[in-house]
Amino acid sequence: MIRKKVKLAYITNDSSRKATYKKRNKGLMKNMSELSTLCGINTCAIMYSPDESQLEVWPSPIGGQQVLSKFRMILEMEQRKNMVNQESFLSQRTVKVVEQLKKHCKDNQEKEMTLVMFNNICGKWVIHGFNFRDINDLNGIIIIVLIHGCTSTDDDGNAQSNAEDRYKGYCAIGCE
Amino acid sequence: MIRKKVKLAYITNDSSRKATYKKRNKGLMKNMSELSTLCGINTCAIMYSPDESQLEVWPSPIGGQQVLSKFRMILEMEQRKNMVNQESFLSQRTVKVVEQLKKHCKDNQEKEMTLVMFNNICGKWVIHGFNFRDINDLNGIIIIVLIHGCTSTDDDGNAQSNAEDRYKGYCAIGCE
DNA sequence: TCCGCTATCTATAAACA
DNA sequence: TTGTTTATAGATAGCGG
Repeated sequence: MIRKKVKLAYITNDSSRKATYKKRNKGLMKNMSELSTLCGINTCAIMYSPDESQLEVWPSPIGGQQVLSKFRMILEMEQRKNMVNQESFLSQRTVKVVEQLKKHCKDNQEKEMTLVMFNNICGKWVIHGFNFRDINDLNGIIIIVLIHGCTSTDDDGNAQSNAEDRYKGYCAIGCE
Repeated sequence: MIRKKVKLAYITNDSSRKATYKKRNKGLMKNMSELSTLCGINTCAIMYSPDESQLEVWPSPIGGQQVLSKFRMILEMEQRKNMVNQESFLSQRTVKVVEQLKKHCKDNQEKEMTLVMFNNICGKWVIHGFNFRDINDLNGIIIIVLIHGCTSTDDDGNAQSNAEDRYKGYCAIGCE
């Protein structure tokens, strides 16, 4: 039996594409699992298949989630030092929201908290390249905030004065 | 030449483990790439290797980032409806921070913004199982906020009254 | 460390039940 | 559709340079 070499192109036939997806997906998960075991690393795969119409997350598969299922993304990360400033990256409306939040802060502690939270929105890393399939479901901006040292409140639950230092773990993700 | 079957266990020898990592990683990326092409899906891999001491993101590799490189995670997602409430999942200190933020909001618009931002922190989805390797660099909580419809401010940059509706895309990630 | 090499093992395309 | 088989393409462990 002679089997011709696989042509690396989108499989137009629905059933064979799905079959291929299942087979290769299984193989991929196995490979990731083995890589984890052999090399002592953690791996995580995220894939979106229009056919399955749900987002798959490995190692922990999730159920069909209506919002996330429409979420299709290409992740691209780069160091923050490559970004000139917040305005050069975030959309004008994002800046507006941030400015608005600043304006709303009158109280010192509010100011501290909010400024720390949102001024540093571009704190260390910027991840861009998010691509939403259904802009009606998930448009706008994604902000990922890594709150570093969130225990740093005093016994009354008030923020301590050196919060800036403790919140330097921030991370922001923006998308257009 | 007889080659014995690979034992599926952590490779203790440093150089051979690294070699294996490189080879298998390459193969994995190729497989993901082919799966993308053949089945018309988007894939994204995140892996952390202690040896490389940097987080790798495919398809867009990132440079050695000091914070994220120490970040090692296992992702587990589940639908929010499986979570009883915020308190059952988020740590006490998270709740404290959220409460604190609420307390700090006196102004109505502040209240609106902040409540919408943080009250709904467990809005739709909860992702847990994050595992930080270096707790000194990245401990605490991760909150991912999907700001849905962030254009919804009036011409003066003030939040409109029905902000709750427009911010329902929130997503929170918490970890202990 | 980073190539090549290649014997061997694994994944999987195609066909059929 | 799902499962099984089988030939082949492809991946890779171990080694040498």
